[in-house]
Amino acid sequence: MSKPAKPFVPVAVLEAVADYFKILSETSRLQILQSLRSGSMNVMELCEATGLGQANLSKHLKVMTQAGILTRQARGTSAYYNIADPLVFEFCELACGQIGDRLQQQAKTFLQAAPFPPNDRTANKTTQSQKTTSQKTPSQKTREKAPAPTSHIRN
Amino acid sequence: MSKPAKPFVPVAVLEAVADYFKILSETSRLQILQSLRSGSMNVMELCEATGLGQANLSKHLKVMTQAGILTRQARGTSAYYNIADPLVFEFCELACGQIGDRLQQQAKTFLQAAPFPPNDRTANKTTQSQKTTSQKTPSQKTREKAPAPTSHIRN
DNA sequence: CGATTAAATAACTATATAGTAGTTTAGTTT
DNA sequence: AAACTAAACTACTATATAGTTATTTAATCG
Repeated sequence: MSKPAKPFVPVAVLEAVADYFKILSETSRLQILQSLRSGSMNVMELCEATGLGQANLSKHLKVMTQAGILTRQARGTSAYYNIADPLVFEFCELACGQIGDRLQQQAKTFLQAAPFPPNDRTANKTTQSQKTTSQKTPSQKTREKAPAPTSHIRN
Repeated sequence: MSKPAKPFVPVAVLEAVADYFKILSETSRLQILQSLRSGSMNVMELCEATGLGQANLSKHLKVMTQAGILTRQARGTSAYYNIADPLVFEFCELACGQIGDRLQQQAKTFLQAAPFPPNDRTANKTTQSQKTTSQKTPSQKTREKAPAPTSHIRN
């Protein structure tokens, strides 16, 4: 393999970006962020909210604080953590939207490929869940309201 | 540790979001995305552009394709890959901006904590890099134009 | 100062995965 | 059909790190 062509952006920058996303690529950390969304919490409170162990929490909190995503404030024997980088919620919201869109597309693909005609399947489902005698209109409404994953920024 | 409080968002959703960020949390993958930004490329071309090995590339490309971020099109013996999810560039741009802001803040912290007065240090640096006789105006300009990492979406 | 509690840290294990070398598969040409 | 090349896949290693147990540190109170 020859040397890479001149990169558009220094690899060091890409590394920093990758590091940023790495921090967000853990469910536990997203749970922490979700819990802190509504306001400052200490470690014990975060333990209860997330179900994570204290030592594990401390570890994650340290990483996130050093990365500048959280701030820490010691008060007595407690340490309170707060969101320092609200951009993370925007990231999660965008990602949720994208994943939802993709699931919708996949659902559509499966419905079209199903051995039953889409209308038969959809109507069957709609009739059960909505208990309406109308088969055409509800089936269209159900399609439009296909559930995208709700963003975790909403309490 | 007691059971977690009712989460705001199902853990399954957070897991999907974490998976999405995990894909972006690798420098190699960001290099691939950067290369594909300007248009479709086959694997050999991506090898040259990124300096990554062919087998490694294939692996990453498969993951990203299955995740819906890339599309693959076989043409003859070649496989061409294309960006399917342009949102990734928005993510990277936002992350770059955030990292840049943070670096600026850190720089400011260091400059204020330095044993030398900030103006003396900045003026010294500016004189060397810009070779102007003016010491006040350039120093302020340099401050305002402190380099944020450029986003990799710009060619 | 000793006791208590919250939080951080150290040491360890299990798991995931990037990267590599080797091999197989797929498509094309002669 | 054989030869060639691009790309995918397999098997392996090295590395990073989440999660856990145990311990230490920090703050407070009696």
